[in-house]
Amino acid sequence: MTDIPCNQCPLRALPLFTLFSCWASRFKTLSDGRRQILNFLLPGDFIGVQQKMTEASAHGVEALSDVSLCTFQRDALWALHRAAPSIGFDITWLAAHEESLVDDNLLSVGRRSAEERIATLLILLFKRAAVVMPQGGVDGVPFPLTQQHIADGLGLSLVHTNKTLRKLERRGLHRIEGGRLYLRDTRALVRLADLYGDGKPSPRPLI
Amino acid sequence: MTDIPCNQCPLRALPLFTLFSCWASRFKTLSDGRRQILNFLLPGDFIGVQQKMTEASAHGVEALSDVSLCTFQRDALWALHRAAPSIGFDITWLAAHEESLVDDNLLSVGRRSAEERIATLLILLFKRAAVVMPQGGVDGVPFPLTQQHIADGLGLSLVHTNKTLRKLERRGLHRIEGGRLYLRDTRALVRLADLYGDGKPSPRPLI
DNA sequence: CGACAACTTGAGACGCTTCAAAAAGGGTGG
DNA sequence: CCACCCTTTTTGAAGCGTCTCAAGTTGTCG
Repeated sequence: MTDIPCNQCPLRALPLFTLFSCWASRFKTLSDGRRQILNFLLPGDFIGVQQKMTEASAHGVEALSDVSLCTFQRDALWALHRAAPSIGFDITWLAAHEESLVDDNLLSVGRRSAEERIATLLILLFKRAAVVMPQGGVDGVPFPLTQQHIADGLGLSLVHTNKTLRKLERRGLHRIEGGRLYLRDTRALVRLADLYGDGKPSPRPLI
Repeated sequence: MTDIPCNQCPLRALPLFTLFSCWASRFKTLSDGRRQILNFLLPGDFIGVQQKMTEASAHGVEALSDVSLCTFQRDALWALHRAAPSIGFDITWLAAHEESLVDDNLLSVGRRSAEERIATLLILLFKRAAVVMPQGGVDGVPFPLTQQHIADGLGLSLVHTNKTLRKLERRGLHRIEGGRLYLRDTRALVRLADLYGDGKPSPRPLI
């Protein structure tokens, strides 16, 4: 792991703050070892405002392999907001964006079956990973997650994750091989994930 | 429901942006009606940056009873960041805080049993509700949630929620009556929730 | 070639879900 | 004040999805 001072981070629209050379995950654990991955971070992603980071060791970030990243202090964050409001605005936006990832995952974990959760995760990760790929992922995208990561991300047991993964693979929906993920029947995956059909207006719309 | 222009919102350290006269919830639904409440909003809470609000009706906010609130546009948000960086900073902080609520809930839904989830929710909601109470909730706190709300918040079925709730109540851990929540054996509830014991440092600490 | 991590598979147990239906509240109009 | 309706709560019973336990296989790296 390499730690790069903020002022040296070279990247993208918002170079100052974050990024990896590889994947990582935010997670929480219970005292008996049960572990829940909150969301995955891909190269180029923003590490959320980790204010609660130090509060307890309950909340962590784990690298799935070597990463390089930038960290910043709360004070520095405030200074930045004052000095460069537009970047501060971007940070707010990015924080909100990260939350939306967690929101999506909570919907999965709370209300989708194992098959549906896995289909959802594969599609979403593929999409994110394909963005930085040359041809949009025609020959798959890099996929460094172990089945244990997937299980912890979806609130499933390792065993059941494996069986479900194999079932979908045997049905020809996807393939994971050599550290790469291939979607072979995107339509079926999307159908399983119910990614479009979201709906139902709020009974009492507020906004 | 009353809609108050932002510049008139009277409240707290950060009067401009949010708040209710009552409770509400953020949720998502699947096309077949399955519903997951992401987090609950209590009086005084901030409504997150609802950028994705309009993206699809998949994401909603429901009032549990009449509420009054402030809304703001994305542009207004940007203008605010520029004009008042300190408030912009607070917004970032609040957005991150709301995310931490969702994180906590995701840990519950993904890795806690039904009993543990309910214990966790009761304690956390009680704490939040007690803050604004005169005596810190010695005679309970207002509790407008139905069991369906609790079920949707915890990723459980209504039936199982009811049975678990009754089991805990019969064991003397809590009481819900007349729209109020009373914690009767906080210690036992905390033990169930594993709220302190969080632990386990990251295998590969990043920060 | 030995060691360790990741993956795979089978089998039994249990927690939670679904279905079904009744009881208890809460509000409204006659 | 009662009759009615609709929402919320409660309880029983059966089914199944997921978990745990157990062990074997495959892959990787030194």
